[in-house]
Amino acid sequence: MTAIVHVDLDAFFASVEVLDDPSLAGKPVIVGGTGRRGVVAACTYEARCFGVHSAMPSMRARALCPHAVFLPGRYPRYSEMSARFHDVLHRVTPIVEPLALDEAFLDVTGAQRLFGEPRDIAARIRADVRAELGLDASVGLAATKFIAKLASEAAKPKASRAGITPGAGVVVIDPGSELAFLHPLPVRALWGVGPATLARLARFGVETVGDLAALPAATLVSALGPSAGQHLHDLAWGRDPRPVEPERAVKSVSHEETYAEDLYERAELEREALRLADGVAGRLRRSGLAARTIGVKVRYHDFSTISRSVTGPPVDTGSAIAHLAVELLSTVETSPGVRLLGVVASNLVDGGARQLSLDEGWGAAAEAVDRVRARFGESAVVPAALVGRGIRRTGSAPWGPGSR
DNA sequence: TCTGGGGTCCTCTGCCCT
DNA sequence: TCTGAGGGCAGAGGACCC
Repeated sequence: MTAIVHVDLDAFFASVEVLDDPSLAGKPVIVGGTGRRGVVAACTYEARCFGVHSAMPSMRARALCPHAVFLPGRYPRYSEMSARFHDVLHRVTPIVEPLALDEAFLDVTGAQRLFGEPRDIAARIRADVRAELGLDASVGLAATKFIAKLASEAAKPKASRAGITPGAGVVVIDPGSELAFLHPLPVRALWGVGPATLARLARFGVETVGDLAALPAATLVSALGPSAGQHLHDLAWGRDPRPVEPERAVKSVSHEETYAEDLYERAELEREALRLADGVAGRLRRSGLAARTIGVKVRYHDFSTISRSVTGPPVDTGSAIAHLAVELLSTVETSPGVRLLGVVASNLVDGGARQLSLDEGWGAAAEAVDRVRARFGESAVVPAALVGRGIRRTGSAPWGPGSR
C-alpha cells in the first residue's frame, strides 16, 4: 500500500519572524505588503483570531487588528529556512515533491524498512522539523496525495474569536476510512474548487464533498467541463492516482509588479517592461533555459486583465525579451491607467538552443552581467535606460508562500 | 477594504493546412 | 477551383494553488 505524507509548516513566514525575535511570541504578527495595495502573505494564529488571513488586503488586516506587528518580510531568510526544511525531508526519502517553500509531499512507501511504520515516519518528520528548525509542522498521512494534504490541514491549529485550539500535529487517514473523513468536509476543501466552481456547484445544492459524490459524473462534466468534472468526481470518491513527482520541469518564468499609483505614460511602461524583462532573463539563464514565447500582462485600474504573447526563436537576454515585450505593449491600450505590468517567458527550451546569430554577443554580455550580479548584488548592473529612474511600487520583495 | 507575486492547467477561439 | 470538415497549433483568458 502506498503511503504518502504531506508536510506543511504552520504560518511559515510569521513563525520565522517569531523564531528570530522571541519578543514577538504570543503577539499577532502579520507579514506581507505594507503599502496601500499590499496583501497579507502570512500571519500568526494570534492574528487569525481577529479574522486576518493570508491574501487579505493589508488595509483590511490593519483595520481588523490595528495592534498587530506588521513586517515586510525577508525572502532570503525564508529561502534559507525552506532549504533546511527540505533537507530534513530528504533524509527520510529521495521521493520528495516540493509544492512551495513551506510544503511538500513525500512517498514514504519505500522508507519503511529504514524508519518503521508510516505513522511513525510522519511523527518523526514533525519532531525532526521542530528539533532542527524550531518551527511547527502539520503532517498528514494517507494513501493518496490529496487526502494526505487534507489530513495535514486537519492537523493544524484552529483560530477563532474564542482563541487558538492546538492541532493534533499529525493526522493519519487509514485505508478504508477515506470516505468517512472526506464526505463531511465542505466541498471548498477539494483541490480545484475555488470561488467560481463553488458558485456553480451551489446551483446543484452541493455544499459538502458527500453532496458532490452523490451527483452523477455526467452532471459534473456538463457543469464544469470534461476535465474538471471527472477530476472532482474522482476526488469526491477518494480516487487520486497522481504519484509523488520529485522532478517537475519549470514551464514558465515571470515577473510582475503592481504599482502604488497607476502608470499612464507609455515611456514609463516601456522602462518597466525592460526592468521586468531583465529580471526574467536573469532567472532563465540561471536555470540554463531560454524561452520561445514571450508575453506581457496588463492589469487596469478596474482589475480587468489582458495578456498578449508572441512565439519565435528562443531568447534569454534582457534586451531580446524587452524588445518583444515593448512590441507587444504597443498593441495594448494604456491610457486607462496600468495598475500591474508583467512579463512572462514560456515554451521553455534548453538555454543552449537560443538564437545564436544576432544574440551571440548579447549572450556573452549577459553572462558577464550575471557574474557581476552574483558577486555584487542584483542592483550592481542595470539597463542604461533604468539608471536614476524610480517608480513607487507596492514595496514588496518577491514574497508569498507560493514562491519557489 | 479593494484585491501581491509566481506559478499550473484548462477551455475557447481563430487560423492554417490537408 | 471552390467548399466544408477536421486536426493541430497559437493566443487569450479564466480558475485555481500557495
